[in-house]
Amino acid sequence: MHPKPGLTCEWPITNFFGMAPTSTIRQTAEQRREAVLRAAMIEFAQGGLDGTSTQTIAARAGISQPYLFRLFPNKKALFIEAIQTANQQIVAKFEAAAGTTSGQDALTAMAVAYTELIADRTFLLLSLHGFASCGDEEVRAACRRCFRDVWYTIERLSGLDPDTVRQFYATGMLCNVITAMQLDDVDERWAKLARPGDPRESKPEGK
Amino acid sequence: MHPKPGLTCEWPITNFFGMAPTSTIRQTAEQRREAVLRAAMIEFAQGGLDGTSTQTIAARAGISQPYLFRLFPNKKALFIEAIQTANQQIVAKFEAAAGTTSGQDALTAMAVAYTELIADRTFLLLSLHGFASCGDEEVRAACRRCFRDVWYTIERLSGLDPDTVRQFYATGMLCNVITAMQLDDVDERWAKLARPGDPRESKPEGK
DNA sequence: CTCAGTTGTTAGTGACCAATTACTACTTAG
DNA sequence: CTAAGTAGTAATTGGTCACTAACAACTGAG
Repeated sequence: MHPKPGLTCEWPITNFFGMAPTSTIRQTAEQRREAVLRAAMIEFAQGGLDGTSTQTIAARAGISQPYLFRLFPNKKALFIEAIQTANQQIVAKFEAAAGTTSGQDALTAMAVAYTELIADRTFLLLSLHGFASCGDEEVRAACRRCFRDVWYTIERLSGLDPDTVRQFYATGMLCNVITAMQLDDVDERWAKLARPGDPRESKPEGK
Repeated sequence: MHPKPGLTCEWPITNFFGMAPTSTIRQTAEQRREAVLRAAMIEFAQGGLDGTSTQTIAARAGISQPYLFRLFPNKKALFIEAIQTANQQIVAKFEAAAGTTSGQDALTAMAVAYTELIADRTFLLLSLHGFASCGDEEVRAACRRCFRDVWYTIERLSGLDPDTVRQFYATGMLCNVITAMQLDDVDERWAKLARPGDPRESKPEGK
């Protein structure tokens, strides 16, 4: 059942519960927490909050399902931490990409960074599932914080006006759904047109 | 339990199963189907595919949960039909709004129509949940069809170039997440800036 | 009136799932 | 060596959920 062998040892020594003993390889709770968080990001990105079981996440992280609840208070808290972590990485990537540039140059650099994020899919799908689960109050609050942080990051790094920032953000949201629908696998006219072109050869304003 | 009384009658006549007899008010299966579809659109818009139970939908539609499965083969099929129906209504609203106009006028008319759709929330959230559930193959196929139909509708009605259509669509996606996060309840600078202004007083290109 | 078709229900099934309990195995400080 | 603390698991629990089975009430044609 466990997808990550080598963690539980093979010899079937039976103890009180008749269970196989754990391997001698132990990690700190902090290491496990990070492993669970990584696993959660991948799994939640695919199935969302309600469509992903804690068992699935625990299995990917290589721990038992109950231990997950020692590391995180509940499933929703893990979900929220996952989307926040993903968001922080997006912000960090934007800052690294923009560097010391500003204005349209910074915007283009961030657009390039975003297309690199798309390659992973995890980040975009995760934020999409965050928005979709905004029916929940705590998730909604977290999504608002994430949105705000990204907004101010774009604004601060580029120094451009709200209309431009909004348009940039909107394009990002379009990228989200294009990624979700896997439109790069669709070889039809509308699908190709919907995908934004390479940001490095785009025109700043209008045609 | 049933939120819609009046459908089951009160007198406790016990039959074979000890069940209360049904009311004399009967509807055609087609009427029930439409009621279920309406209920499904509302509930799925809030909770999404995995976050909504068939019991919840059936209760809103005023029928028993098992009867739902006589009207629809399974939950996913109902979900797909819900998002497709919502999409058709969006397309229809665009066509009605554009009327005989074209170009930027048509685009503005559709933008106004879209802001009216936002008032309901159901349509936007439903399409958002559709995208979020694109991990499923059938849902993904349905979302692609919906996206394509809307794309071609915008293109056909406006007659404008792909870049403009894409930007229009992207703004729509931004509206989706703004709606999901209920940003109109947030009285902060970033939240106000993120919301697109009234489309009737917008500038076609650039500043 | 009768019977076939339609509308609708209650009851149940098997699977799954988040979270808890109760325990075991390992590690380290004194 | 020992005791306290930490890492980890198996078993269970109470609940929900999608879907099925079995059955009954209503309706309309002949």
